[in-house]
Amino acid sequence: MIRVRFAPSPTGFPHVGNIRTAMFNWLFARRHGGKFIVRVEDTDQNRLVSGALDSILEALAWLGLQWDEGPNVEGPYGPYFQSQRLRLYVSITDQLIKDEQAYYCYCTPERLTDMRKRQQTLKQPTGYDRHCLNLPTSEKENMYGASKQKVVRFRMPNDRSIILEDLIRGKVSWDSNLLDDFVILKSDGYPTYHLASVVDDHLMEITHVLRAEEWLPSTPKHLMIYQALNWDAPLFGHMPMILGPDKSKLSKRHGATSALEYKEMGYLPDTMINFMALLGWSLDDHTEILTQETLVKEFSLDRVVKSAAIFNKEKLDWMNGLYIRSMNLDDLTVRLEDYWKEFPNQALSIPTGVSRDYLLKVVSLIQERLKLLSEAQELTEFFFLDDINLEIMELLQKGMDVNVTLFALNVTLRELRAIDSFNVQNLEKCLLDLNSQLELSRGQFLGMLRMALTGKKSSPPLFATMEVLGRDRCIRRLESARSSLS
RNA sequence: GCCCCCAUCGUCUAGCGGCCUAGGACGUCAGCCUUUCAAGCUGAAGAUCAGGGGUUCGAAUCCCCUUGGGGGCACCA
Repeated sequence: MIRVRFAPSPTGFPHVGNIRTAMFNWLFARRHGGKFIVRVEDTDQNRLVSGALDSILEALAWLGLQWDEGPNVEGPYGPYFQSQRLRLYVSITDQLIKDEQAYYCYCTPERLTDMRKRQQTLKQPTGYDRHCLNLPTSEKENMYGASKQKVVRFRMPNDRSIILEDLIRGKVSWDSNLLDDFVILKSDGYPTYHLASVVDDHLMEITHVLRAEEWLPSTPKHLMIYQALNWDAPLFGHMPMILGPDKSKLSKRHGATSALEYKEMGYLPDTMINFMALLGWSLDDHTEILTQETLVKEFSLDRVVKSAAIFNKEKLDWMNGLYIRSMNLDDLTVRLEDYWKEFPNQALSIPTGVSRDYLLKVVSLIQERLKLLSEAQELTEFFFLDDINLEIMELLQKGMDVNVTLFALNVTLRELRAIDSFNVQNLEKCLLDLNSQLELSRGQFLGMLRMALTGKKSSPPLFATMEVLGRDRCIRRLESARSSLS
């Protein structure tokens, strides 16, 4: 049984890089009928951010990445919060100390900084100098008795070649002499990531650790802990990173980095899944559009690339437009309504009394023009407003003065009042006839009407727009345009 | 400074020794369609496969070096 985990630390928002890693884990689990576990790595009490865990879980839920064990989903390997597993880490640390594979260290932070500074200036590799390992026994007992602040360090064996067969990168190796005695248990009694993740991955019977490349350098430490404990290590795969346009680690200064910001901007979950999957993975040389089901069926680690990828927002936008266009009208309308409910600041205020039928018609007119759900507001406002804001200068088309415009408005009004059924076909016939009689180009005449009716230079096709707006509203707007001219 | 990883069009990528005078997608540009904006369709430009050495009958593909980029070196994860 394959068991993978996503191990977020509740210290911040759900970064898209982390969420993509979660998704790859999820895909891998689903692909092989395994379990996807969420484990909360809350061992840094100083950096806990309230609400962070909720938004991480919300991001997963938004994308449909359900977990089989974890917060709110009890399982046989819990608890799934590291802060509730302290006893485990302490007892394993004791065991390591007894076996002389770990030891107490009483060094002050000041001493450690000085040491590092000295190593830097001497151009030496930085790392702990084993000061406390080499303390005479009597002094150790003194220190211990004095109950000084202490941490526990892992005793890194010398002269070992540490080899990893990475699932994505192949063979990677390190020399243990270059690794120092790192801290495994902090002075507040909490474990560091290195200890906690190893202990939990083992106890939770994780089979594959798929994590970001930034973890690669600490993997030899983890491997050595497994060895010291005589445990089999899981398999590791280090995913390529996601970079900003300047090729540095994607961060806030590159714009949106939280998955939930993308939700608010109006991207669809399907888009995000599809797009993130293509950042570092591909099915073949031509398939770009992949549903979640296809991904689950086709995902494989050997098609994950090694090199980091730059987050290409233009392609994301294109893809979101594609997904929006592929939806059926009812689904899209419901999506928009839900979206507006959740993000009122992106919503247009739809007056009460607007019928569902009217809304559907409006949405059908903008569907293929929509890239983001958030754009709907700007695109459809004029359908719901009583009065539009009209720039008089914009009303006058190239080559049309006030008089010509007024005349055109007047005859149009006359025609519109007379038209028997106010629908696209009739409007088109009637207004195009009128257009040719007026000796104005289509661009001039229809451009003027578009401006008078919508207040915009561009809009959905004019006749369809007019049908939806309805005769009364059209007439009122043309009259209002007329009076603003005279 | 030390360690590790990576390297194909601007970007995401295909390629796993001969199908490559390097394929697809986004973006860009041009044309068509057209009442505007989109969408759609057609086409174009765009990569001496980072550079240099090998190995081989043959290298984008294997090896080495150089260069460049990234990541890591905490009582953070």
